[in-house]
Amino acid sequence: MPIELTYPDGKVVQHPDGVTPFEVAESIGPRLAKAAIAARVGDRLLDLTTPITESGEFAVITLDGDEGLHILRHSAAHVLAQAVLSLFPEATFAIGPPIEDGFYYDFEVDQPFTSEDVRAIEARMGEIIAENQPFERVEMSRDAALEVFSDHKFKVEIIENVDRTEVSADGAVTAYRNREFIDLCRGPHLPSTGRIPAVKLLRVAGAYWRGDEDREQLQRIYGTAWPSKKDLDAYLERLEEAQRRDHRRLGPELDLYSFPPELGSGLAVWHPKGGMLRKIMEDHSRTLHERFGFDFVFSPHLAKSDLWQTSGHLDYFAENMYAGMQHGDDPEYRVKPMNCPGHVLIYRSQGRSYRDLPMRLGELGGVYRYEKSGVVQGLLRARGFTQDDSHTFCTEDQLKSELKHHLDFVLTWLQDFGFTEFEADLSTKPDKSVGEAERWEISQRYLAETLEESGIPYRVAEGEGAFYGPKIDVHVKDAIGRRWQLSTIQLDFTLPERFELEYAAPGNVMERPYMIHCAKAGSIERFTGVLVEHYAGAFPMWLAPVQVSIIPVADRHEEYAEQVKARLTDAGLRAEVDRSSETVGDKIRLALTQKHPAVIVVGDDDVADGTVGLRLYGEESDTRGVPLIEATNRLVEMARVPSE
RNA sequence: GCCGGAGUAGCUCAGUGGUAGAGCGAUUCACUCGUAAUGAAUAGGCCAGGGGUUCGACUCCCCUCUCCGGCUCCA
Repeated sequence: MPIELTYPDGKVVQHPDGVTPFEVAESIGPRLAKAAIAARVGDRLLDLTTPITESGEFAVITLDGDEGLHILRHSAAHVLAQAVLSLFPEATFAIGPPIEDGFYYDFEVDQPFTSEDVRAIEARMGEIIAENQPFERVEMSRDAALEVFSDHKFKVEIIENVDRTEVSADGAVTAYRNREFIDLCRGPHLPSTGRIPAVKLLRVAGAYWRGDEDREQLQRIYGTAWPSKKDLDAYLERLEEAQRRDHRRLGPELDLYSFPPELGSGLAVWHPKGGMLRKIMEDHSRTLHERFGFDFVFSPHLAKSDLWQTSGHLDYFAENMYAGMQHGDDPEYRVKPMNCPGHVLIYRSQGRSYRDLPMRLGELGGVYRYEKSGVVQGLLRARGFTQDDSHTFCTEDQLKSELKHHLDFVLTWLQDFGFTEFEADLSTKPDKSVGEAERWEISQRYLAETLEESGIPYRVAEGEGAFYGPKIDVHVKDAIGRRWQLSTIQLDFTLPERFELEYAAPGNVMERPYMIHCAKAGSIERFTGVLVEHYAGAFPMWLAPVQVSIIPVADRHEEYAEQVKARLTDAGLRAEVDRSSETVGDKIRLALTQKHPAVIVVGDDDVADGTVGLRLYGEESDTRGVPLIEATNRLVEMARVPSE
């Protein structure tokens, strides 16, 4: 019986049963057949040599495109494992999937791989690729597979867990063989190893088997593979660009902040320029909170341990809270890891009526969390940080509009800082959680509706919610395409219960309010780190700690330079005069490396005419003889906050 | 916390079981200059910290701290 394939152009063609994708591709065109690495019929991905047995939409897969890259990288992972097993015969191999931008493979070995080992492995991979070994699909019974992989305990474990692994549903196991190497795999693969155009190993790292820290720790080798050498080079260049933007490097370089080891891991000091940047951000945070109807509150850095017991944090996060402290006969105190309980107590300080709601409380709250030593990462993951935190108490009727209000707030905040592309996660009930399932359901539905109506693309992150409620996390895309999780909007029906919060509803019945936790930046520290990397340190005018650098050509122009500075300062700009005895060229260079948005040079002509030479960051040269008033107005205009 | 790598001047990095090095930066002096580096001189080091091995340790071994790449975790 012939099979019918619908081609991408809509044409329906009948082929004899058992035709291979390669033959079909060839019938479309020899060129396409040459580029083809696999095919898709309906939802099924097929090797070029696997007979097609069902009708459906037929598409040829080439190296470019997500499916092609996926197959390329999966094949590269096999070659990696093959190379490792040939050089280290005693190694046991675990799994090796494709990942974003590359692939990895995990191994158990007696000795961790050294960088020389990795070089040797990469060279061996080159040989395997040069030999152009064909990949062959092998089907076998479970028992046969257990026999073939008996030396590899992780493979055995995979085969024994038939349902959720690379094993087909009917009990047969598929594997791919090339030369002496065979690996469990669902496929498809490239036709042969020689079809891998560009591959490179990147690093070795430890990783737990099945991601479980109670299981074996394996050696993971990361690599990357691309359709061409050019693509590979572009990717490596992207990695270097990310490194150049690293906030841990740019921060100290731009004199924003530093991490003195004497202070302790994960703790930063903010230098005057970083302090200014931070002040601007915090001022803007306050401005927006006020605009969106929040009241400001303050809560102390310490609270009795009992409070954290009541809130549930001690039950869920004791390991991440700093140890309790005791003084004399006083009860034990803890440093706060969160601001919520403080705000809850403010709510509870008097009887509340439905007329008081929604009650929105905001605080730039400093918190401390004991992060495990291995996870601290500059400002992105610190042990002491400041949340631009808020808690809104409202009725269930208000939830919908409040959630929208919060999302609007978050987006305004993010847009002000130059982010334009957003994605969201809707995180649902985790395994370790409190509260009735029904409440979770209702809350998740509200959050989903809010996201639907916003039009922001989102995915559901199953089980990723907070222990007290589901949440929306907003991710932004930065200037070089990386995604960062920043803002969070969390729905909470648990703390109100634990603290027995109430309000008098109409008719004087007591009701329990809902609570919305929201952080716009997340943490000021983390947000700063992301901003530094987003802008590569070249902040827009309104954020730049020094907006204008004024350079007198010679000593005799310093007085005029000071007048210019006074003028700019009066107009609300942040300017500084470079009085060093360097050449003009050197001072320009310094201003540019410090990424000041504007440079003003003043010389004889300017003193005589009341003008300045103005050069903006990113411009190749200056504009001479700009009247001071005009320059000032222009700079003031540039320094405006986007949403104001 | 786990697996690996690293720590030499403020920064970027050479160096070796036997007297600690460069460039940039800093300071001082001279230069007074129109858009990415003017010149000279000087200072700057418990070679991350603590133990050991050794006649002798920056170098070899052990512990601690801090950082980097991952894993796990992230209210």
